[in-house]
Amino acid sequence: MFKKETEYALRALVYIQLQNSKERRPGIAEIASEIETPQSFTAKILQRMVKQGFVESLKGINGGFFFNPAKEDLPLKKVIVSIEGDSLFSGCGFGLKHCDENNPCPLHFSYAPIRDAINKLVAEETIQGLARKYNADDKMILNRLNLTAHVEK
Amino acid sequence: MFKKETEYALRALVYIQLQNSKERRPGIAEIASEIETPQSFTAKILQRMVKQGFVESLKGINGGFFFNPAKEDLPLKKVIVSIEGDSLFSGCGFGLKHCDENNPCPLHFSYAPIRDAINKLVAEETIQGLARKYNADDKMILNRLNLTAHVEK
DNA sequence: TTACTAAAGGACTAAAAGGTCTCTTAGTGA
DNA sequence: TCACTAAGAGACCTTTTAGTCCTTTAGTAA
Repeated sequence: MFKKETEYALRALVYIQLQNSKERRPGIAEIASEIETPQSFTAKILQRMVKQGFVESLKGINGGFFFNPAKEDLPLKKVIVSIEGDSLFSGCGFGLKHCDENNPCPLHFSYAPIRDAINKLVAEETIQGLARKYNADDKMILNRLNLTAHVEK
Repeated sequence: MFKKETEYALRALVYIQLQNSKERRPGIAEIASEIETPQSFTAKILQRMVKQGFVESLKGINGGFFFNPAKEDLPLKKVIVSIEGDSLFSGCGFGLKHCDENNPCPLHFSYAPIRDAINKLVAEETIQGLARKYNADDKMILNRLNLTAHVEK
């Protein structure tokens, strides 16, 4: 459904928020190892997230990535659109041409509610919201996002 | 949402069925030009569709592509899965790991109904069904699938 | 003020998707 | 049976996505 880059970005950001809520600022090495993604690629992706202003970073010892708590929660959609563009949310899901509300293709009215549901989900759900859901059940963290460190071993 | 290959396959097959219903067997050149796809690539894709047994072909003069009317209608899902695999219908839409009904990730229960809706749509809708919808309004054909030949000009 | 740490930047490589080209195979009709 | 037509096959090229590696920049702390 999404590119690897998008997937890794979402997982990394949720991990960062999760650690922030424990007063930690994780670095690239830790993030990549915990969410099981290639380290250099993850570094590049997080660089982009910082440039977009979605997350912040500090260099040097005790550096790492963190969310500015003064900012609003970050909707998944912002991350997704910054990487993939909004074709998933605007175009016809079946790639037919000249398809919109006024000139619908035969699949349009069947697909529109699906697209709207996807849109609603990613527009309303946030990185911080997902992190809270993980926090609600710490064991869930272990099994779902491969976040195995700092808990058991 | 889908690969170009899938998109072109669906468009080509609908066009073939549409012409079949007019007692015609379109060839590659016509198909590619009508649905506005690259000709060689479309040829390769249709070759694969024939190999899969989804559609049939005849060489030589008066050759072209056609559906065996004795066969059951072809669900979009069969075409999609043959090209993309079933990751869209089975995996977690957000690429999180170890996510299933028993071990849901925090997005699972929000995404599951969306995935099910996509699944239902492509499992129930068929190439022949879409062609019938196009036939129901010939002008729609012109505007939606770029099928401009054999009608006006 | 140097040594260390960690992110930023950018050039590079690998793999997959998207697409082209040319030759071969198989039907059809004079 | 030859000329023509149209699909099949496969090698090849291009672009995008995925990923690596190495150097630079910027903080921190002795």
